[in-house]
Amino acid sequence: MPELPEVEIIKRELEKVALGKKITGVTVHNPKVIREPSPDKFKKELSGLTIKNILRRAKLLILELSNGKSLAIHLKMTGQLVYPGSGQSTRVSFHLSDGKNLDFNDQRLFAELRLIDDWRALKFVQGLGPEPFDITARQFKEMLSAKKTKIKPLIMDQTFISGIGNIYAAEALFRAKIHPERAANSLSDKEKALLFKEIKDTLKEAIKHKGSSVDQYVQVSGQPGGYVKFHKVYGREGKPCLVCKALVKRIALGGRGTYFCPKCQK
DNA sequence: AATGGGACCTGCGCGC
DNA sequence: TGCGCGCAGGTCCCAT
Repeated sequence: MPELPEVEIIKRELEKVALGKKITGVTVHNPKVIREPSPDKFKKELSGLTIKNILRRAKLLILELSNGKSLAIHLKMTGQLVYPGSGQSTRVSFHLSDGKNLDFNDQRLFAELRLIDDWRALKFVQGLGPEPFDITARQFKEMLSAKKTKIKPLIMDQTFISGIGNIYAAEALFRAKIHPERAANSLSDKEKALLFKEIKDTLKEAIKHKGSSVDQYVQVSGQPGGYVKFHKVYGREGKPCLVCKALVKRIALGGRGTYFCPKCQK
């Protein structure tokens, strides 16, 4: 599922292949993914616009356009952007001025495309917590001290800190040796600092390896990301912990599958 | 305020 | 074999 690293990779690759190009036309294969305006207006308004800037905020991808509007894309779980288009489950094709298609694919139709005046004004964006790379360890510690929620759902809460999803929450907690059910304010200063470091390191490594292709995520080229083989706990239920050989456990936490080592993570 | 559940969806893997 | 079921999870929404 695309989390911060995967969306960041897509952003960087789109900068290489789509930035500065004109959208000459749009084909809507499934209007459900277009949340605003109406699919008809979406098509008409986008046609003829040039992609001026590409941004990421949390897990949201933003294409700024030559008329001042933005195309905001949230991939949710199974969204893909593929260029040149060739994927399956193509919901919207953007025809570019180079004669090729940038395809938006989404198997499960959860993703959301919005053509809007001001992406920063989106309610979702307004509610986002800070990017992990925009705060200091000190700030992170203070943020945690105010919370007694379980640590894993907390770091996945986009209004608390943004960009971390189920995979990287599990990986960062494992690396910091913190049990996912610990109350946030029960962490020592040392643990808080370590968790903050491991969150950032995990995200950085994932970016370096072009993301985790669990389920549907692929790079813009259609190639899978290479980070799954570095996962230490996610998806490894019943397998030996890579550090202590105890069997990795899976529990449900906040309705999400949560993988951890019962021996390493206290 | 915090927590839990359901809804949105599709496809896959499992058990019977 | 084929079917039904549970599960995958980002976000929103509602209930407690």
